[in-house]
Amino acid sequence: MNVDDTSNTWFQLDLDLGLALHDHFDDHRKRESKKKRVENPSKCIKAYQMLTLGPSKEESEENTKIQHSTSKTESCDQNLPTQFTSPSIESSFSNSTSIKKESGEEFEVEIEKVPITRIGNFDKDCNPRKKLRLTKEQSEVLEENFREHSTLNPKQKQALANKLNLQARQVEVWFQNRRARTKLKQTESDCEVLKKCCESLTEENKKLQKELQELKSMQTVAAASFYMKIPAATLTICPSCETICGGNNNGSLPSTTLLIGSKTHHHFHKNNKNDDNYQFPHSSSAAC
DNA sequence: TTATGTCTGCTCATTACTTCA
DNA sequence: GATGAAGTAATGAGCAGACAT
Repeated sequence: MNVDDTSNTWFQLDLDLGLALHDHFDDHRKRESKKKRVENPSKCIKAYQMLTLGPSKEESEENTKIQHSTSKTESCDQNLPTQFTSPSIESSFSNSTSIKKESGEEFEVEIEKVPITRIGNFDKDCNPRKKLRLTKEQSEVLEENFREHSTLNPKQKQALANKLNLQARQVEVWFQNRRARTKLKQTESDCEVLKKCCESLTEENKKLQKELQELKSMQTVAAASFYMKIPAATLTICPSCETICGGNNNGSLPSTTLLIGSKTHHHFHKNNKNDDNYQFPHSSSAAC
């Protein structure tokens, strides 16, 4: 089988899949996959998933032994989109026995025989996909790019994909996931800060409450000692605020002022119950 | 100018798989 | 070897902006 035959095989595979290998994974993906699902649900979903995936580590290691072992594989690469030249994709296909065979004829025939659901990451029981694991080098380059800019324009995406032998879609997904992880970490860190802030405010609130309590008790003591000098008969309890009210009621002193907390509490004592011009500070007419 | 449909790229929630303790 | 947790690649739904008609 020559190079042209191989490319035809791939081309046919592409047509057989009924998918646009370049576009399908990128921006058309949702609409296309929806259309495909409607047209041919099981086939398209499985084909879509298969084509985005690579092998597990074990599979990679195992398949490394046979990668590039034939010129046929290399000739395929020349006719494939960049992403299909990646080791992962290669090894996905090398899961099939056909790749292991030296004969070009066998290669071609076997490839065409491989059921779509078995290419790559679906086993004979049509078990779900396997997941590609990016290499350390790929991750480092992606991280490096992410540090420079957390989003990519299409050109950057494609360039990076080419550089890393990945599909543009994979680069896009990596950036999406990376942004999500960054945001999650930021949220967690914000949450931690808020938590500490809340704790310190609670602590401060406790202190202030305690201080207030102390001030109140001090005030009561001070007031009591003050009223000790006043004949007990002149002391009353304000029914409204329930504090001790003192002073004479002969009108010479307009009121007694008590400090409660930081507020000034004025007690105006009515000189004459018949004095209608007098305004009670408290709503209760019985006040002081 | 406005209304409508399509494309594109994003976020978000979730699933599925891998790795590690 | 089995198992659960954590990490992460991948998927699908939905949204919004740009653009064409």
